Amino acid sequence: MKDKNTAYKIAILKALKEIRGPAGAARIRERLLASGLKLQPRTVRFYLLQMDREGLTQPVSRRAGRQVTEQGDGELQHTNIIEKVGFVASRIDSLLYRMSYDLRTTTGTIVTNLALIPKSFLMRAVEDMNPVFARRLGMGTRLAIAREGETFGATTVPAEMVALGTVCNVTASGILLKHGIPVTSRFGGLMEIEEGKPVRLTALIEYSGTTLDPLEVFIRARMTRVRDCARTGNGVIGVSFREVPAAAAPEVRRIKKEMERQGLDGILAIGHPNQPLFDIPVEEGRAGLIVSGGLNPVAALCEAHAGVRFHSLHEVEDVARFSDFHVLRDGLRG
Amino acid sequence: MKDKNTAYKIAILKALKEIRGPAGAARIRERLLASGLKLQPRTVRFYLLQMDREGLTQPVSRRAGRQVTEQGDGELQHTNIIEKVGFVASRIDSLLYRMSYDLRTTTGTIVTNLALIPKSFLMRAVEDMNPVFARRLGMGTRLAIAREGETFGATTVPAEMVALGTVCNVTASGILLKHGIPVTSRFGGLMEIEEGKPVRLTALIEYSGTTLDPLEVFIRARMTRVRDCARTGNGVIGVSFREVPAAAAPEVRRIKKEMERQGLDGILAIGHPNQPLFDIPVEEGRAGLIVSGGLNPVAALCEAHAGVRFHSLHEVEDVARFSDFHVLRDGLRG
DNA sequence: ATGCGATACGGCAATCATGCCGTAATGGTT
DNA sequence: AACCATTACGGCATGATTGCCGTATCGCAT
Repeated sequence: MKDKNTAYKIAILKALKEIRGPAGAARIRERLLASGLKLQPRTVRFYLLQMDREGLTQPVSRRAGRQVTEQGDGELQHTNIIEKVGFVASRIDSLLYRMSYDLRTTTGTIVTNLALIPKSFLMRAVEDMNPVFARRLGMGTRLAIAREGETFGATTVPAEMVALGTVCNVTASGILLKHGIPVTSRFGGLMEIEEGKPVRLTALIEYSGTTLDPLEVFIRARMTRVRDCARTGNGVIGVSFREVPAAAAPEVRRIKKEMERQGLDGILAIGHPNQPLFDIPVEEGRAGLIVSGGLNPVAALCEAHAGVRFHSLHEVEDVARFSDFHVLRDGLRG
Repeated sequence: MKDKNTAYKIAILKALKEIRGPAGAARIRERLLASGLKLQPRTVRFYLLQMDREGLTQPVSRRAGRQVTEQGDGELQHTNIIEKVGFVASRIDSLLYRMSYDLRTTTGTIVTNLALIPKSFLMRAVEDMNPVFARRLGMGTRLAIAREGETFGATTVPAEMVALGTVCNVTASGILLKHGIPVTSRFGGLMEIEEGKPVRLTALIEYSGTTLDPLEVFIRARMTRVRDCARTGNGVIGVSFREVPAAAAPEVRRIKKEMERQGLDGILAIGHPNQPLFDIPVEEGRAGLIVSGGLNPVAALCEAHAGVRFHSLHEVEDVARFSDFHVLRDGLRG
């Protein structure tokens, strides 16, 4: 390993490893796309061939493609250290690959956001979030509650506080990925809603160019109007803009329906192949996708009250920790 | 004009036009770099040659390089319409090229930020900003005040309000540009300050990937601690991360001194060629540059009081509208 | 006016990226 | 068991980009 195209090789090696198990150039290519690297399948094969010769990868079978050799694994260990971390895009990637939820078995782990509120405030908070869930402005209709002393993700709930876990919208990408649809996360943004319908994007921040989650920033900057939106149908909510391969659009529509049946609604809009979606142009051969922010219920809390602590892209957590919001609410009131 | 390299040609044509007057591939290349396009000088010449043949550009003299022909100009008019605006990077670019301030004559226009406050609040605001200017945490030590009914940039000051104009840090890039040093604006960020010295960047948002000015967002999200920093020397201020050609670093140092003499300090740190600056790696052959946020004085106001309206990258404005802050302050108190 | 240093240019060739296409496995169907 | 559809592979060729290098101008100092 010496010159500049090494960067590509490393990226391909990494992608291949993340897929776990053998894969061909096409799949690797999609995976790379998701982290912002645009290479043609032929180009991927070109480098794979070189790496075969260097002993970093090896063919498994003509049909299945290649896998990473032990040596390639070692090379990765060695190189990864240099990686400039910190940007949200890589955090999304990492969480995406760690979640395991499967729509068919309805079990596994999902990606979560976390909010911390004083425990005395729990009932109020639930009432505040109720219209948001009722209007389906968040990612799904589920919520997890962790009491003081319990742990949720990487956090132990402090005394006198309650943790609210919401489903992060990265979960939507993860579910699609489990169905073989690679999703590229592009922007976090604010979507203006009129009469319950999304009308336009009013702000955008690219995931690959920020170290702060855009949604989190929008909420802190008080730029959302989720409460209004939940009450009147007009407001501004946080969303995420993504892309899927154009050919996968029909399947995305199918999966969207199934997700909704499982209380995991969140896909707000699906664009047409190569067509801009809400004025955002997409890459060649892809279609846009708008997903609601998993933090929207928390945004509603922040709009109404000061001192709500939260952060998004928190951790992966077993889906069993989550209950249907309305059931939970009835339970708390009962 | 037909295929895909058209995009390059257009970009080169545009760069050449923005330089106004004839230029060679090297200068064009730097200009392109500033808008995120990385082409080697040879490549630029390659396309220039094609455009010569198409009649879009023409050589002026062997020494001076080429210029845009009338036909090329027409082509630009025609094509520019498609440009997808909205991202901060292009707004920065546009303001950069519209400002005209010249360090030697100390006249011309500079890029401004604008804040609106109730006029009854003016004296308080001036006192709040005083320590910020005293510690040189902003961009320069100048301020403009516009009373109700007056106009400042594109804004007419509403009744009962006062407008405060601060020098936007894009001005620093503009000044360097006038000296032939092309500056690439990369990130807006938050810089932690300890004992008056910058220690680390705690957040970054790339200009090319956001439709909101990062600094503006940080202030609204209450993530700055400019007041603390002004009073104790420890805090968090807004900054901008840029890059200049490595070879220009010494001249930047010289210009920095001259800027300070003219009450336009703002350059916080200059990196070494090809070396990361505060852990941010730079492009090959470039050096990093940290410039303080022109909005920092305004941030101090926002930290102390609610209801300050402001926005950055406002407009270009004649430098004569600005006075030295301390003189202004004495005048108001006297 | 003569020479020096800087800058610009474009021919030529090497390198990189990728389109085209024929071939090889593999799983599933009939 | 024969066949089909799918997926992967790599040789070959083309187009895009860029490095190398010799040459042409121009401004300025001597």
